Amino acid sequence: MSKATASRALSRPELVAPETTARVLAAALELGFVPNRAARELASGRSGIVALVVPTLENSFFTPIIAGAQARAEEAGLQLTVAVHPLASTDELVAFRRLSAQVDGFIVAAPRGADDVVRAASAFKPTVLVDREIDGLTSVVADTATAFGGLVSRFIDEGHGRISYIGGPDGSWQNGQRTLAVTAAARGRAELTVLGPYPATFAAGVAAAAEVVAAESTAVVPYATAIGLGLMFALRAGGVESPAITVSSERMVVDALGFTGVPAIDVDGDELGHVAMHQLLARIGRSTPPAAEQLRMPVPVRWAEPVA
Amino acid sequence: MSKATASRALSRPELVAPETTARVLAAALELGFVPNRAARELASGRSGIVALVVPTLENSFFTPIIAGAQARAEEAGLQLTVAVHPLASTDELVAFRRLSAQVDGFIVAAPRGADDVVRAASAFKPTVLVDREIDGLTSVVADTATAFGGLVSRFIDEGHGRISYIGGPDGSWQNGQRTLAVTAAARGRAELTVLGPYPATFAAGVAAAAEVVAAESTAVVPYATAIGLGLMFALRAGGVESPAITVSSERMVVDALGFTGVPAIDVDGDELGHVAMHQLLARIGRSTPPAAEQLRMPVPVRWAEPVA
DNA sequence: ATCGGTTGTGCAACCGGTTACATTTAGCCT
DNA sequence: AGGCTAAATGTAACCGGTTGCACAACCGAT
Repeated sequence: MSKATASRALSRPELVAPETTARVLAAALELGFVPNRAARELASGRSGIVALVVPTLENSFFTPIIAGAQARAEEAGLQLTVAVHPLASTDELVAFRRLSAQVDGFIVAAPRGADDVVRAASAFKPTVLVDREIDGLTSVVADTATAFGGLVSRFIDEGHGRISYIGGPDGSWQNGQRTLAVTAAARGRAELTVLGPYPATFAAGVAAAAEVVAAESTAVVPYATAIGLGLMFALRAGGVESPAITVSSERMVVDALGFTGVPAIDVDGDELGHVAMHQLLARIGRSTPPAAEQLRMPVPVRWAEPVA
Repeated sequence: MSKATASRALSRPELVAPETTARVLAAALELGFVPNRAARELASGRSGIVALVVPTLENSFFTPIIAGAQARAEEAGLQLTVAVHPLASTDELVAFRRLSAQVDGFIVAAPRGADDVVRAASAFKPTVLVDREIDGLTSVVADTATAFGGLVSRFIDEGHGRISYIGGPDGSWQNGQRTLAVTAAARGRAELTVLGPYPATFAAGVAAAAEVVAAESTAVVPYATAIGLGLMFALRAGGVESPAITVSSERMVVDALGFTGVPAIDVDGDELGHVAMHQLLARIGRSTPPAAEQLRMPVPVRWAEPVA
């Protein structure tokens, strides 16, 4: 048997007689054969590696995304490599370009990268955006905006007339979406104060507390979990009670604080990564990749009785 | 000029005339040349990829390790791929074997994997262990045991006569070390109760609270941050005040709980990953790799006045 | 002027698969 | 039976670098 036949049996069995394929597989198993990825890549032009680009690893928002993407990649027999790049300036494109020569595609989480930088980066290889939408590019985002809007509506339904939204960092796509959503939800029904911009940190929440008190809001919607925690900590320390919500699913922390009555938004990062990888796989190696698609994953809200 | 010369100019410039090297570099820059990793690997046998194996991504203990290793790998021009494997059973060795054919080396974080499984896995390629020691293998660990022992001594110095250690999971190497250390520190000076085993979760801490109360301990040293948080939460809910410590550097959480007086242990995961990668780099591609080395990184303790 | 020793460069094989194309074999139709 | 098509396999070029070896150029020393 020629090595060509063996090669086909392993990578494209539909071209080979079933009986032959079986023999090849048996032999491969017996010899403990592991195909050499380098040789395969060199010949085929496909590396079998996909890169997941995150701006930082310090934010725990990204870890489940990585885990989800990694799981899906492994199913597909691909390797995942994690690259840390904020994608904030054009300078980073050179590193990106180098990386692009090594991988078959990208999943990019660039919550704050400039539109054109991200777009340029995505031109190298098939790319799927996570938690960020840009016209013409495929993306998978958690539809937190709708959830935020819903929270505001709900607060209003419960009688709150003065509500604060603690805004996230400038340039954050999600922050833009959420701001629009909460504004729309409050329009004509309640007085909404948009604070910020604030970074997504505990300290920012503490700092925002004074503004919240000054605004005399009875309900607060913060951009991020950490902000919410800092805010609640500061308010509680000041003896003030106020409903507030937290993003992401760090229930442990929220529960630990004793704020069991706080409505929280659950972003399923694992699924986000999973779906993003799925989308990417559909765009790798296809001669006619499917059209760009913008997916929005619904985000459940864990609502609870307001704090007594 | 032949491609051989160009190749040498790029990868081993000491073999080429400086002037020639300069010309090659200029040309490469102008043409935007990016070497093809696959071809290089195929010819040289080196892949330029190292794998970092973690048991899970859900535990935030590992993220800074990844970040540190990734940063160091990038400096060295290597790519890092993250693989999730508990390394608990021999079955996983087949996946490990496949992976080993694709990479130049491993950094393995296997806090609970069986000794022989980890040892077998490390036989494939140069390997550095993180936060785990096994005889004959190179490792980089945070010396939390010493820190734990120091905490117990300090508690004793402050007059505590009954101390509890809330043990971590069975099979955890670090838990073994810490148990030994706290036991040694207390011997003959105070009554130490070793509780557990408990998983490293918030719920476990809540569950352990009853045991702590029953033991009438005035000071508690929990295996992990999450346990400590759960414990403090439960004790506080029960109206009990007690010193306790937390592992890892999740200051935000600790501060948020208002336990600002709690001594805490700071494991610098970033440095752990950094050093581990450094060790690995020294063992890759060397014809005579340095002898196995077991590094212990000192762990600072943030001590504070006990809670009033 | 000759020779041994460096240093720098070229030649060509090679890494281990993939794949376009050629060839063989089998099956079916008129 | 002859011819045509489809299926299965073989042949060999090729992917893009690396590296052992041969060779040329230049050096100072004899």
